[in-house]
Amino acid sequence: MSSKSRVPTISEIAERAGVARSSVSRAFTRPELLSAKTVLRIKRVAEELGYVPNSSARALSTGKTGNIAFLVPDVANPYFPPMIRSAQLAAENLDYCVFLADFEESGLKEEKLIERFAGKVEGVILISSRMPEDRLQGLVEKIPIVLVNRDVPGIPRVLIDAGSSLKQAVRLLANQGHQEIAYLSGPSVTWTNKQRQAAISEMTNELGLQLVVIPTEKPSLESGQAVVDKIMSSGVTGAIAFNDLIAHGIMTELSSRALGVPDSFSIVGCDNSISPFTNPPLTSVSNETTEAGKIACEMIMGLLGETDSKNDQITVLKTLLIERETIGPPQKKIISSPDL
Amino acid sequence: MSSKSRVPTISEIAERAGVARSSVSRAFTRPELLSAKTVLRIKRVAEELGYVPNSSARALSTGKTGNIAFLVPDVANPYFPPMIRSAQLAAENLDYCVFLADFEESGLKEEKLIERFAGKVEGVILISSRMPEDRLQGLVEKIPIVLVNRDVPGIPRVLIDAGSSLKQAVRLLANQGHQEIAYLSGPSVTWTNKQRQAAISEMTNELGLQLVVIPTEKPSLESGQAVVDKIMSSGVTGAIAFNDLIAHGIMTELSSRALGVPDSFSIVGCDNSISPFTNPPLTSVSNETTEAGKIACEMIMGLLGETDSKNDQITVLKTLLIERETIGPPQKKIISSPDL
DNA sequence: CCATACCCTGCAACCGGTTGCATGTCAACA
DNA sequence: TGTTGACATGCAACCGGTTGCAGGGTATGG
Repeated sequence: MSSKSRVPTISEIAERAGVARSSVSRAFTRPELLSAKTVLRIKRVAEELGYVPNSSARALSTGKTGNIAFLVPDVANPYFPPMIRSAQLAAENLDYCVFLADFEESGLKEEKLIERFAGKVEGVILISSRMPEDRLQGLVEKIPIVLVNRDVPGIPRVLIDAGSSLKQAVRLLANQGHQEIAYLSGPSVTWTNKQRQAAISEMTNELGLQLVVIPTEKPSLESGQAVVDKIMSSGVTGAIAFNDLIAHGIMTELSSRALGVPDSFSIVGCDNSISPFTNPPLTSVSNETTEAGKIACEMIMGLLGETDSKNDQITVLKTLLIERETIGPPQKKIISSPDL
Repeated sequence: MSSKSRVPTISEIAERAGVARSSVSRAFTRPELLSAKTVLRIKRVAEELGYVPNSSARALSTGKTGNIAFLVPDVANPYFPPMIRSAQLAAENLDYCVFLADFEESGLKEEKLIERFAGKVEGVILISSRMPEDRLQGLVEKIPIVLVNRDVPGIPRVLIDAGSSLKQAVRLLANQGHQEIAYLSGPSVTWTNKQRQAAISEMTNELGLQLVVIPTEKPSLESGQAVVDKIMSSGVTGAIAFNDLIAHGIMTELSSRALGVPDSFSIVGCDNSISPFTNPPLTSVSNETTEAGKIACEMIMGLLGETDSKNDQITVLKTLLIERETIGPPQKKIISSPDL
């Protein structure tokens, strides 16, 4: 219905400007091959007629779509948006457009999405991929892939290493006198969770603390709330959560039971996503998700030959423990004497 | 370097299957035109060779890219992700892929992005557009557009009407005895802000309250914190913020000055984005952003003839005031007696 | 003044599908 | 048995750019 004034093609521009189609094409892609005068004339005509190059046609003949795909497990998780944003910005600077898709924490859906995007993009950035390693290995033969927070040999990847910060958090808890702490684990298949759990476990061993691992259903607020009973019955006096959402869910639930943080219970989050917002402000691990997104994008561009970065690269990003107000001495101390 | 096993084309499939290229094409797009036997054979060969139709080529000849663009002012604002997600899901169901871009609250950037996407998508969904009305009017001639939270005649749009809920919030504050309240306004050019401010203003007039409008720099936590001085010096006893982020920034800052909410100050947020997370939980206006995203997507599909929905439609979504714990009686009452 | 080279531009094939039209085949019906 | 038509498939043009190659024009040097 709406008129949708058809955009002109190079042929029409060519005719109006009295040149060959190829000259019009070159005026836009390789103007240095034409005389300045001709370029100017063509561009004037093009402007006048509202010419916009048809990107499908261009993609067809060049084989380059100028698109990449960015797949995340859950767009609504506040951990991801900053990463999405920085990646998109970086892509934009190189004139790339980015498809975004949410694979809903499912490796199967992830794979389906990749398949759907396969013909439309030049490369894919996978965040916290849930796909089995062998599938990833197979995929990488077909299309350039960059992983974030997933460690698969042979595939370029950027890893956010929260390990040292989490160890520091354990130490902090220990210093306050905690003897038994819990780790509220995240999605079990993810590299992120494995890595975080391993770091915490290592440190509790080293310091002689008891560690109880309590799984959560999803890295969400609700799952945090739902797991409080288990925490209470486990007898721990403090906990480190897979992410801020879970940590905050716990805080909320504790608060509704009239249990204060950190007076009754100490808690540490991870990701620094909503931790500045909570009350009291949640001690959490800040990770450079913004940087990660940017780097992932640069890596993909490297693979596509857009930039000169090296290929089978692995970048590890450091994190920082941000101490706020959710760690205190344990409510019921068993052995150690308090530090102050 | 990486082998990137080239995908076969219809020509190769055709040759191997002993049919014409057109038959291969039809086997995938209009199989009912071929005998079942032929279709089967072609599909077998295609499968075998790992054929994937080249979407650029397809887009070129059909004129349909199977893509839409989704533009938001700020991906990292927690208001948008749920909307992004639902829109993307809806698009996916109709085999569309969605580009996401962040125009950073800038109408200029917004326009540039649309231009860039123009050739790659069949339609654009604009969230809280900052573009001047006449530019939008011009644009809509070139490409199907659907607006969310922007009211431009002639362009299909979905509006989230927080008006009645905000009026209810004003009434609530009045009932508690507040005489002077502030509205912390959002981006002044947005429909959302105008509409919210108008509703509040109307109601304060009706109830005979004093309304002070205090602008904020951005709808962010930081801007909320920054504006507390102005609030204090304005003498109001309660405030309604353009969104939860601003409201929470204020709460944080008040808290750091040892001023409790709602004891010292009453506050209402909007969007219900982070309000369940705050402490105390923020009274806020819930709006169906998820629904909005889905509807916007359906509208675009309607414009593209994918579904049978009507065109120049306008959908208004209702909101709900969610009363939590940030409204109380004013600290220093001037006239009215408290209700209880 | 002629030869050489360079610069600019055009020609035409090609990218990989889609689709209107023509052709051929075979069954059904008179 | 001849005619009609439905069905299946092939042919070839087309979508709108890109690009290798060739050719014409002009400037430059001998």
